[in-house]
Amino acid sequence: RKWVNEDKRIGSVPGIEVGDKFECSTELNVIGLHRQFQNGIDFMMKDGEKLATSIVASGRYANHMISSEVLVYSGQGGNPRAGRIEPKDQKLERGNLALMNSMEAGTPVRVIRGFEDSEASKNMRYIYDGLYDVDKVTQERGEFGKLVFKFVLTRIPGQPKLSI
Amino acid sequence: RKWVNEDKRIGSVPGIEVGDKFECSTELNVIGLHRQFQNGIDFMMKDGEKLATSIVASGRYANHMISSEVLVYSGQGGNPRAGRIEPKDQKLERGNLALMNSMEAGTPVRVIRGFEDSEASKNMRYIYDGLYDVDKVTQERGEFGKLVFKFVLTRIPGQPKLSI
DNA sequence: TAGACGTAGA
DNA sequence: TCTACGTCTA
Repeated sequence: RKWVNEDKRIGSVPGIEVGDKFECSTELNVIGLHRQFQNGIDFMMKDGEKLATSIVASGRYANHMISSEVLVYSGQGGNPRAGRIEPKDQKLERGNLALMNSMEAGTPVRVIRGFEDSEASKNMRYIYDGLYDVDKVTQERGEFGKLVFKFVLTRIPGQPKLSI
Repeated sequence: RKWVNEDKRIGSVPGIEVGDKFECSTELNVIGLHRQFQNGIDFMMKDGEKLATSIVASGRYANHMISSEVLVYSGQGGNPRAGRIEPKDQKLERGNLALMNSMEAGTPVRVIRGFEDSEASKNMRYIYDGLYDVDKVTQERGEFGKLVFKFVLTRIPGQPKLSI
């Protein structure tokens, strides 16, 4: 379903404030915060190269907030889905490449955090955390012994504090 | 996301008429026409056995309208998704079992047809076709050489004609 | 926990 | 065509 035909953009989305909450991932799509359906990393083409626009950290993978300002985000690809696919090394392509380029270009990335909606409801909801810089990328062996990218993102200062 | 807490039911859904159209599969879920997300066969437990409530015929598999009154619907299971899973024989379980039970019990099944929304838009939309009886079940070798159930459903007379 | 006739975007 | 940190129900 085509919702809106707005151009993708880097940085804040007009009308969306830090702390805004969303009931489901479709809302993120409609509003333009994150224009991917089941893809944690959204990106756009800028002057012929991929640049990340937003990421969704649902906590499903080995991502975690080091502090309220630092997020470690695992790259995409190679994950067995529903125990089916053989785990594989992640490659520097698609979203991973986009985040790498964002680091080099110094462009900010919107971070949306997913959280489970209270006790055992299992409903994933989302909250807009704000803009982050990609500060560091490492590659390491993940839980399946395959190479995984770890992107270290730091929250850009001067944004409202996030309270869930 | 929990939408409505209405009981599942067999037969017509109040307020929904033959020919009603829906923009996406989520609408089918909300309205209660088809309470499954990515599952072509919806069913309920009735006196300890599964009974089919609705099916979605999106045309993705080897289903086809023999006439405007007869639908051949392929069972579920065993299909390779995105070329990943090995094809397997379909088993008489879940939705397949439910349809088999519906045939024996003589209970009607709601049929929703999916269609592509005009030229090359690739948006799947849905239309409520009405109530069908499950008249026959056969098992045959499908395109991958594995066993596939074929359910023959006949439109219950007396319903408005469907015009798309 | 694993299933499934979904989706949008590259 | 293929991927993807989804999402539902049983």
